Amino acid sequence: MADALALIDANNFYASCEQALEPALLGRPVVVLSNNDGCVVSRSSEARQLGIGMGKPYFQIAGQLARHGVVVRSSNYALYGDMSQRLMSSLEPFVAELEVYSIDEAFARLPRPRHGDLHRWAAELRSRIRHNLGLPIAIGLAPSKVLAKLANRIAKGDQCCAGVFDLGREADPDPWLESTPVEEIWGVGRQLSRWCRLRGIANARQLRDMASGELRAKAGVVGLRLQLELQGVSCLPLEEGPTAKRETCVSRSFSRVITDESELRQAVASYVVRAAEKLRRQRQRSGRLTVFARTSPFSPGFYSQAASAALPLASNDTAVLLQTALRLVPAIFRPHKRFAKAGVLLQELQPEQQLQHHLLTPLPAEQQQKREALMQSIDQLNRRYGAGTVQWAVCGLQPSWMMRREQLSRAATTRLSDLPTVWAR
DNA sequence: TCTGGGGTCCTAGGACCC
DNA sequence: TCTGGGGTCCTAGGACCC
Repeated sequence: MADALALIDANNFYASCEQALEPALLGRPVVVLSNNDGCVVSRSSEARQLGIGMGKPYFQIAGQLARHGVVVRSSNYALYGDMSQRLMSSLEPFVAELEVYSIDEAFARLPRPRHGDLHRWAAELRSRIRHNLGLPIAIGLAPSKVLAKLANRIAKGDQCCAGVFDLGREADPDPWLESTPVEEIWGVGRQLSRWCRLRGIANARQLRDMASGELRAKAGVVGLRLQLELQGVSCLPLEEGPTAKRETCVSRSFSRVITDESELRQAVASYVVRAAEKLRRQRQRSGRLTVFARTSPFSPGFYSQAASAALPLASNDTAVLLQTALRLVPAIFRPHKRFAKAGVLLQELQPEQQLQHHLLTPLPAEQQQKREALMQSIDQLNRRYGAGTVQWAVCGLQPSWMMRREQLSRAATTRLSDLPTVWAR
């Protein structure tokens, strides 16, 4: 029998992590906020039932949350990242191939047993993850990725499914496809769903059966692949192992507006430092660097500007990248503009070991090695003693525009001093 | 007053060439 | 003054994802 594709994900991942860490929150409405405590990015099912919308700005609903006694947390990426790694490594022994798709979900390939039924496998996996990590997961099974996503959605929504739904075992999948609104299909965004609705295509079954020529004219080969996947023809491959990134970006909104060029320089410098660390961890160098800044899109007179420069020699040396980036700052800064966000993009990434040396001015090998050793030492110190142990002076000390995280939970799984205490009697 | 961050893929169209 | 056809490469921006 053919293999099955599974989409396995954690329910309300960030909120569930907070509950796993602090069991007293179980059964209570919990929301997690984005950076700067900006918007709601995760809700426990209790919070969802109260009608708290996803993506809602916190300042607009703070009163409503307080009235309902909702527990509010700032996002704690150290915690979620670590829980994610534990989740993924727990899945591995259960499947033949695993593609980690995002922080809280993975596609997997597994052989179907002779009798075809995977419910026992799924039930065991769910109880193992619940027991070891305290996380609830849902599992969708189907012959293609798009259908596995769709099955996963049914597994979560339908009370009868107990977190597992196998579309591959349904004699007639059509009613399930018909109950899936076109907007809910993975790969259908705002534009495409509006176009579909205008043509009377309201659900997944209708999209699957529509004239493919028409779809191709609108959505190109992406649309055709989507349609084939809905027909159960797998054309999106499972991608194992992290594929090399093509670009890396670090950007943040400020906790308050910036109007001063020196502060914008500090912000850009801090993001470059972070981006360079990422690059070294990925064992890559960058050949082009872009810096950008913008005012708030919610205020009149929106302004957004980017500037980019090629590096003479691809690099992941923080000092080299800082020099290039800071030279670009005057090109994006404008006096009297109220900057709300800035960022840096590292592009034209290439593997570290394939360094193309400059023909005319090669850096002496000895000097090159010294620089690399320096970067390594800085990274090690910051990993061991915590981020910011070794800093770059251009970033400023304790700048006041830095992220706001007023309701942060502890780094209970990644920092010794934050370990939870258990009292035994 | 306060509205997230980090990615990928694809296409259209301009620049340039013979 | 007339000014085709076909190709490549690059970039910006759209669309989508979690």
